[in-house]
This record gives sequence, C-alpha cells and structure tokens, in this order.
Amino acid sequence: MCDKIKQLTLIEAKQQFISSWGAFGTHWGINRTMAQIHALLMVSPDPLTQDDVMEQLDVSRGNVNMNMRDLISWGLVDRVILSGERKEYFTAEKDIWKVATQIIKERKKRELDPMLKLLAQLEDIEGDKKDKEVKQFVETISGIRKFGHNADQMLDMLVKADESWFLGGLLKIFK
Amino acid sequence: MCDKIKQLTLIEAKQQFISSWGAFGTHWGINRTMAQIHALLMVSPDPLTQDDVMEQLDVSRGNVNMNMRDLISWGLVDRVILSGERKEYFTAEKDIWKVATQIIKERKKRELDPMLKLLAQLEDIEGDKKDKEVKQFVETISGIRKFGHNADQMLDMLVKADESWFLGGLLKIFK
DNA sequence: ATAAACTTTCAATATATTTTGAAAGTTCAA
DNA sequence: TTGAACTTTCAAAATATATTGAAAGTTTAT
Repeated sequence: MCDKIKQLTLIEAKQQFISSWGAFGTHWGINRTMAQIHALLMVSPDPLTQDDVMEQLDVSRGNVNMNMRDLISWGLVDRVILSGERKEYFTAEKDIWKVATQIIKERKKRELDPMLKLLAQLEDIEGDKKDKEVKQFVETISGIRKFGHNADQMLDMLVKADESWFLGGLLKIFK
Repeated sequence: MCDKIKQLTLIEAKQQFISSWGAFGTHWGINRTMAQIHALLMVSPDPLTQDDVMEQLDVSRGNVNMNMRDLISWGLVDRVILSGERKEYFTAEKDIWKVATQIIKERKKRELDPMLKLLAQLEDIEGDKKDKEVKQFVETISGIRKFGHNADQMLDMLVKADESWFLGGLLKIFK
C-alpha cells in the first residue's frame, strides 16, 4: 500500500536525473543526447572534457562534439581552458534562472519572432473581407498574432527583469 | 533593396499557415501532421470530416484518425455530430487563449508535475551533505525544483485567471 | 438479420533523425 | 618543421518516429 521509497546514492541519483532530463528534452524538441550532456554538466561541480562526457554517457566523440557545439550556440555551455592544460573543458551554467532566460531568449529569436513576422503577412490577404471564409481566417490569424505579440513582450520583461530595479522586485516574488 | 511583398490569396495564406504551423510544432515536440491538422481546423469556419482532412493535407486515413484522437485527448479538437448526418465532424477551438490554456494544463499534468515529483526524490539522497559533489548536486536539483514549483504555480494562476475576478483583471492586460 | 456507411487498428513500410568512427584538420611544444 | 595531442567533419549506419492501407470492428437504417 505505502511504497517504501529507496534513498538513492549520489551516483544513482545523477544517472536518474540525466536520463530523465534527456527524456524530458525530447518532449520539447531537444535531442536526448544534447539534453543529457547538459544535465551531466549541470550536476558536475568541475568542468569536464569531451572524453569525460563520452565515457560517462557512453556516446561517440563526434556526437559529443556536435551536441556540445549546439549547447554552446544556445549559450548553455561554455568552453573553459584550465591553465597549464592542453585539453578544452566544458562547463554549464548552474543557476536555473539564467538557464531559463537564456533558453527563452534563444527560442524567441529563433522561433517566435519569425512566426510573428509571418502572421503579420498572412493577416493582410487579398479578397473580400466580408466573405465568411476570409473573415474567419483573418480573425484567427489576428488572434494568434496578438497573443504571440503579448507573449513576446511578457517574455522580454522576464528576461530583462534581472537588469531592471522595478522588475527585479517583481522577479523576487517568482525567483 | 525594398522587397515588394506579394499579397497572398486566401488559399495560399491557408497553405502557408498550415505548413508553418506544422514546422513550428516540430520544434516543440509535436508531430508535423498533428500540428497541421490543428492548423487546418483552426482556419476552417465549419467542422470537417476525416475525408476533408485527408484530401486537404494529402495524408492517409489512419494517420488522420490517430492524430485526431491525439488532438482530442489534448482537448484541442472536438467531435461534432451534425444532425441528420451519418459522418463525424471535427472542429477546433479558435480562441487562441483557450488553446494556450489547454496546452499549458496538459503539459503541466503530463510533464512538469512528474518531473517535480522526481526532483523531490532526487533531492533527498544518501551520503555526506558536506561532500563537494553531494553539495553541488543537491543545490542544483533543489534550484531546479524550486524554479519548477514557481513556474507551476504561475501557470496555475494563468489557467485559473479566466475564472477569477481579481486575476481576470490582470489577465486583461495580457489578453 | 443484413449490409452499407463509417471508424479504428496495427503490421509493414517509409521517412527523418541521431549516432558513429575514421579521416582530415588544427594547434602547439620542442 | 615535425609530430603528438587534441578537435572537427561528414558519409554511412543505426535508430527512432511517422505514415500507410487494407482488414477488422462498429454503428445504424431498413
């Protein structure tokens, strides 16, 4: 009836987190390995090399390299050069708020902004505005565009909240 | 220099919207066809049959059927029986705010809630809390869990805003 | 009960995405 | 300049996901 929940060791907990973060990512259009690398770096106190990641996640060098590039382009991972070392090391931001704002910024730029541009264009079509089909279409598109526009502004606020005194206050409620 | 933007016809605009909505969906873990069916229904003033959808999107009966089921399970599409007709018709909610609310509700239930449950479990691990590795892990997980918890509450507020007088006021700013 | 109208299922197939690994490229100390 | 240490690339292979379509299932009018 009442399941006894096993207290996990650090190793088990890390594995569990990495695996779940990977599965979670796939529901959001992020590939499993990329999400797993990110998870691994988030729970690693020290920077890791490509070889560390290859070994711990059991994936190939090429795979690690490509996904690491991607994570860097998303601003979620940084290259680190440890003085005296030849190898490159990698590290991830561990403050989840910074991670979230970074993801919001990028997805906005890559997806929301282009979509809003398209919707603006679709709203202005040829044809009789009295026609039922035309009317329904324009209304639906316009609704989506307005919604997107508001979301856009709201996300901007969130992202900029860190830098603004007024919004920063609001943010503390959330953070 | 200054591109002349062609004013699209209704047909072209619909096609463009359906195709873009489909591509957009794939960035968010939604399959192309499902997103396209949703888009098609959103810009169709009247309910459509499976055959209409098959024809307009050029996909098979089985595919339409499965994705339609999925859309229904997400609460984004409804079956409609037109009186006197034998066939089933399908229609989508056109108020984008309701669409968004519905998606938030479902994703919260399917993804965020289980993730929060897992994180709570991972936060409570065996081992010395003074150990650097353990400390870093617990801190990171705890940060993510708290963030997720706040996001959860915030999303609940948004979803419930429609029903609350106070929040409804706030909502008007956004809507 | 029958059969036409319609819906659902799912194994096979097709498509898309991810992963590999070896070769090519780069950097740097000596 | 050489070559060892390390990184990047990308065509081929593996894997995962989406799609088809025909057969099975269901509903309803007669």
